[in-house]
Amino acid sequence: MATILIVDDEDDIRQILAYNLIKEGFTVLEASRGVEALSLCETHKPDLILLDVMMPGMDGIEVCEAIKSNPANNSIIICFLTARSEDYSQIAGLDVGGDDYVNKPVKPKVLISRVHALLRRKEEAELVSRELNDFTINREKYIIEKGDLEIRLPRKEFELLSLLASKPDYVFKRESILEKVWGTDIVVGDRTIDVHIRKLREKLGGQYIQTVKGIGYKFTWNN
Amino acid sequence: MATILIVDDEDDIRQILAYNLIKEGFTVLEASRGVEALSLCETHKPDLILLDVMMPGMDGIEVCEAIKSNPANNSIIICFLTARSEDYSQIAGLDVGGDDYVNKPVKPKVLISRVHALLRRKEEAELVSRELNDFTINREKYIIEKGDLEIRLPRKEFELLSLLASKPDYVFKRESILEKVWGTDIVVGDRTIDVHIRKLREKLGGQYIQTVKGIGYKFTWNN
DNA sequence: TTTAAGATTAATAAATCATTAATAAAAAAC
DNA sequence: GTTTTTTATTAATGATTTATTAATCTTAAA
Repeated sequence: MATILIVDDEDDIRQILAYNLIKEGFTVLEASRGVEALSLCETHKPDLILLDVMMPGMDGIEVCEAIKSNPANNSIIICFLTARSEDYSQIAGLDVGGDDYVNKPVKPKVLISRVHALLRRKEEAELVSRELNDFTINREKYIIEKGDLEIRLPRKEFELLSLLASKPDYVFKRESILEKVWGTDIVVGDRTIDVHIRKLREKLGGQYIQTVKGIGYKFTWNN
Repeated sequence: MATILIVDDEDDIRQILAYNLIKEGFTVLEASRGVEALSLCETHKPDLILLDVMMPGMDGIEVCEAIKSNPANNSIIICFLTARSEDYSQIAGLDVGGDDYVNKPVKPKVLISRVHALLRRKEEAELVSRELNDFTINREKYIIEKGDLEIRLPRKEFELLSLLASKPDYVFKRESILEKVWGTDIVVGDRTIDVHIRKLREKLGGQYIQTVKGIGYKFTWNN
């Protein structure tokens, strides 16, 4: 079962969270300070951190940055805890490498399901990258590695595939694709997308890219 | 604009809350008793309930449980009003399906912003996916998830189902359906709706969509 | 400057979706 | 119980969206 680190300066909040997570079968670590969190993080490698944003001393955002600065901690999920009164602007935390946030006070049920969802997402992501039959997208080399094969894609095709594959199963609207791959100022016809999609399908084989008529396209690993 | 139900046994508190919410443009309902609240809830389907915890007769917690026991009320937000910030009542309230709480006396500005935040959060969540009893409408993936099954729907069918499911048990008039799914300017015959309804029933199975003759259709789980 | 790969478009084909029309069934009204 | 109104159903038609192909335009490299 997963290990979860709770970081909050308020004892009772930590206790409530810990109680519910332990009841659910998780292993729980607790820290009341940022520095404490950092050291626990290095020694215990938790799977997920529930991280309060407003704390005396090092705040949550800083802790997150510190953790994420070590590439070894890349796979640790960070979920911010924010007080409801705080504005959404506070959630710059997600820009800093956080994966999600929940508002305090949080219902136990919500917390549990959120934690499960995050861990599941992590698991899926790891599964996908490990899958041998499928391919990996190498953003640095601009190529697709499929088994021993290296498929070299032209820039637009590569970017299109990158976009779609960045959120598997998520449907990208045509406008959104145009905006993100071509940019807002450049105007190209709708057929342009189709043609690139076609070429990708040709090169990748299989049913990776699915069309959702009237909306756009999505990338999927299934099938 | 949203409808808000205020439940409190003290007349003056209800009045103050109502005054401020009405000034803000909300539609306001009032109840001084738990049972009264329950019946108003069934008849008017408010978007949000401000629910006093300490009331003679049925207390807030019980009212909340009663309301949430009907899955059709799943999407109603419940915000508890507590006399003091007593920890136990806070946790108990949220455990029971409440979404938030405010301490009395509450400043109008705080109340208003809290209400807006809660409604916004609800809206955002619903924009992405709506979880119903045994299936989820996932707007990101543009699919209906029913157990392990994924049902793909054409656009109009998807929008129609989304609309109906947005207010379970609420009867949508045919004109209203036309307006919201097809738009005001587009004119289609009445049979068009029937055909789409038929296709949805075919694909969903069960008795999810019921016709209310002479009026329109509603989405429901019962039966 | 030439050339080739890539990007875009245009035109047509194919597929899917939406709508209608006609008839049947059901419910409500008389 | 018959008539009228409303909804269901089905199949056919119409419209829209996407796929495909080939041709043209760009761009960057040789």
